[in-house]
Amino acid sequence: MSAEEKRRGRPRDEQADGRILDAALEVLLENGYDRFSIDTVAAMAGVAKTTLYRRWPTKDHVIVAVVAKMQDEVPVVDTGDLRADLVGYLTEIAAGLNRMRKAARSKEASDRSAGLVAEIAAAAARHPDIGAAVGQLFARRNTLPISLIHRARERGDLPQDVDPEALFDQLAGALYYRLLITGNPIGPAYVRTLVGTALSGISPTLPVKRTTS
Amino acid sequence: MSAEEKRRGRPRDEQADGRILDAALEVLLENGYDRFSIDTVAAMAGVAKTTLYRRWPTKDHVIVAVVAKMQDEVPVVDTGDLRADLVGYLTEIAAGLNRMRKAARSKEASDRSAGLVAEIAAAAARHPDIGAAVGQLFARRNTLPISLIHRARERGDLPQDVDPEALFDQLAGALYYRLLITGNPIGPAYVRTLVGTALSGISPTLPVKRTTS
Amino acid sequence: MSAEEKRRGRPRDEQADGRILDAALEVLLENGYDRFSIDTVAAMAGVAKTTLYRRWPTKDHVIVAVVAKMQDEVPVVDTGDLRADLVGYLTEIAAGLNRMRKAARSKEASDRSAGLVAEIAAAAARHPDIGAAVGQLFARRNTLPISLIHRARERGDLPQDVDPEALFDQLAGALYYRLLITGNPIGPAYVRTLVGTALSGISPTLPVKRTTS
Amino acid sequence: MSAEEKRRGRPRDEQADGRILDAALEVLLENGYDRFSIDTVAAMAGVAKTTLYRRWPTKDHVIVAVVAKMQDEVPVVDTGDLRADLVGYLTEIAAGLNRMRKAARSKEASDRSAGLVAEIAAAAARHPDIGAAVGQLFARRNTLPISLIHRARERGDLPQDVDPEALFDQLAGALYYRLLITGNPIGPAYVRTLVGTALSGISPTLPVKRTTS
DNA sequence: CGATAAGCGAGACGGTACGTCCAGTCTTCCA
DNA sequence: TGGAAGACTGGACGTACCGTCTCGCTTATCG
Repeated sequence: MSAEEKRRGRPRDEQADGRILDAALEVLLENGYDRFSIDTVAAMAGVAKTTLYRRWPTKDHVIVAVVAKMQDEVPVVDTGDLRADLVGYLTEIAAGLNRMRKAARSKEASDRSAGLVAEIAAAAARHPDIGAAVGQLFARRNTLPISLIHRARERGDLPQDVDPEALFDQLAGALYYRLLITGNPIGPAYVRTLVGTALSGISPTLPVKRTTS
Repeated sequence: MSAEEKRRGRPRDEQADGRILDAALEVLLENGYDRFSIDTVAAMAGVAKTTLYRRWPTKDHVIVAVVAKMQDEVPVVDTGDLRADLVGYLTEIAAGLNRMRKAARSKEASDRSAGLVAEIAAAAARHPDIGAAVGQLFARRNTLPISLIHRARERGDLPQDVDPEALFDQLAGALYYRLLITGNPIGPAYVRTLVGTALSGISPTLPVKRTTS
Repeated sequence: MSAEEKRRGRPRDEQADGRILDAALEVLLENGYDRFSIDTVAAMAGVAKTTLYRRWPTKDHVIVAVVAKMQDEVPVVDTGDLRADLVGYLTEIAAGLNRMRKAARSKEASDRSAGLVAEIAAAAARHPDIGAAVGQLFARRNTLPISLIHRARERGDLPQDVDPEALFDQLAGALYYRLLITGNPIGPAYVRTLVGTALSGISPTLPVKRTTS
Repeated sequence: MSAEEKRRGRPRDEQADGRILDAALEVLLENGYDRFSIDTVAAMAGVAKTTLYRRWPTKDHVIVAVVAKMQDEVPVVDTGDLRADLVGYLTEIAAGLNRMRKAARSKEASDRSAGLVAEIAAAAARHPDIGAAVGQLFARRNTLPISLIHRARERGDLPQDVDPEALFDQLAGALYYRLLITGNPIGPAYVRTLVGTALSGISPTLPVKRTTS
């Protein structure tokens, strides 16, 4: 009845997981995705390759695990000012992405690239399970901001024909599009422009305006 | 005056380029990105590996070349109905992306993934020159639809505070975001919702509607 | 006390060595030194190239290993008749060398050449370790015949100012010189002449002669 | 009628031969046999590869040509003292060989090796024509010292059962044997021991001769 | 307490591709 | 016809990883 089956044999070294992921993260930050090899990670973690493969079936899985752990919670605040809240949230995201760029290749290509994200996407493409995991990861992550938009619409700050999820896709997507595809920078100015454009004419610029109307 | 430098030595076999890219495309469609090997391509093209490497320094470069060639022109029509035009354009893009999914891994992962696009992004991250090339490729490709938005704004169909490029990023980005990150489908319904949300309240739904009201 | 180190990790497949060297020998005899490729050998031995390279760091090392294994023991008999014993020993050596000629290139150049021996010498020149190994190999091989000469001198059959090692160098060297440099044949007649010249006036031709005088 | 056919078209650049061989020699001395590539030589000689191949059909042929040119004449003096004359001659040869060791690999292996000689031998084994050429080269080179021995025998300084050619093979062979096979050094001391052993008991040491006469 | 089971470190193994190197040949234009 | 330049075929090289395997050893629970 209990979900806890009695395990026989030597129990897994629980610390190993941590050491492996730590080492993997370090290698990732140091060497970038290429030059990231399982052998290196295992050696650096002081762990046998078998131990590593017992936990994650594939190099790709390890990477995704690292990134998932690295995913810091992005705080969502609901001040009632949708515009400001979105700018704040997206700014955090952009900062996170720009931080990841560093992981790509230390010096050379760090600027024009987002190696890790791309590799994650590629991994998601290669392995259905990773795809599902990544999908859920982002679904969870996006729940809060999407509900933020939901509430704004219910509040009447957005027209009814606005689809909250689609709106969020637009905002987040624009960032990723620039990161992965066009390589254009995603600085604070761009984030403001982006939100401004997305909410143009459908959301009050300032709470002041509301009182005016 | 002539930009033509005096060529010395045996000229390159210009047909080879074509044969190589054709072979590469075939391998890509057949086997997907993994299982895409330079040796195979060279053999299939009836070309020595050195010949291939004389033209493209890296497997990644070959792939990008293939995809660049594969990039069919997406037609942009300006009927004056921005909403309809954008829906049309994005539908084509979505179709193209869905077509690429097939290239990922034939059977296994074709559905949940956009391997090729992700790999291109990864390649762009790995090699600065590829990053630049991809960036330019998309910049060129996006010129027309962006200017479409520009004209709509000049026509007064869009508020002045709309940034055409940002608006385009939102639309295209949403598609790529779903393709690469969340894995959500990008069907015709989604495209309509997307454009509807993006233009909500800032663009007339149809010229007809205006006369009706 | 025990020379046996603790072995860790998966032990080497000891049979692999044999299979590799067998395959290598076969390729060598079949195709000669050129057209001897590591890939072929590995494939023929049913072994991954990495396995092969784990044991021998270089194509040259593999070849030397093959030849070393191929080195059949040349028997040395000490009948008390130095002249006859040397003729016998050198005849065996000459036969062995002539056998190796075959390994050079089957048809074309087999006759005029001792490809393999030359390649070994070249390999010894390229890699210091191979040089050392070959040196030791021959040192070991030559111990017996040299001590044969030693004993003859102690017996009084040779003057004291004869250096056994130098004498051996002369005899063996003459064979290799003809094989490698001048290309002159080394048949039984030559061997007799050679020993005759080397021992001329310093060693009794036949035990009969001694009784005569 | 005349053996001189009228040549048509552009005459060969006669200086090219020299420049090529000079460059080849330099590369050989600088880089050793490995790292000696036709492309390098051609580039260094300021000559097209075609030009080079019009003169020598093979890399091996070029090398042999270089060495043949490098072969300085070794003077043979006949003072009537065979022992001294042979020591002198062999000393020169040994010096030449030791000089060649340098050509092998600058620093690393120069000491323990005679790359060039071995490569020549290998080349002779690979190409029958090179074999013949090398054979003749050495035959010519060895004529004088062999006739030196001949004269000594006619003079009565050597027994009749000494084969001059075989005796020479012994002496020269010993040097090459050490150079190529055992790797033992061939210094002046060895040369004296060698000649002493070869002539032991069959040739007067010289002071003896004086008293006899 | 010994048997059984699993985890672990170490490292060999099969397999696959990579990108490089070089020999020799071929093609073009120029002298 | 020769030469310079350089592209081309063909073949091998040695390397790098991945993911699996095989040892001997350690650590747990079960009977």
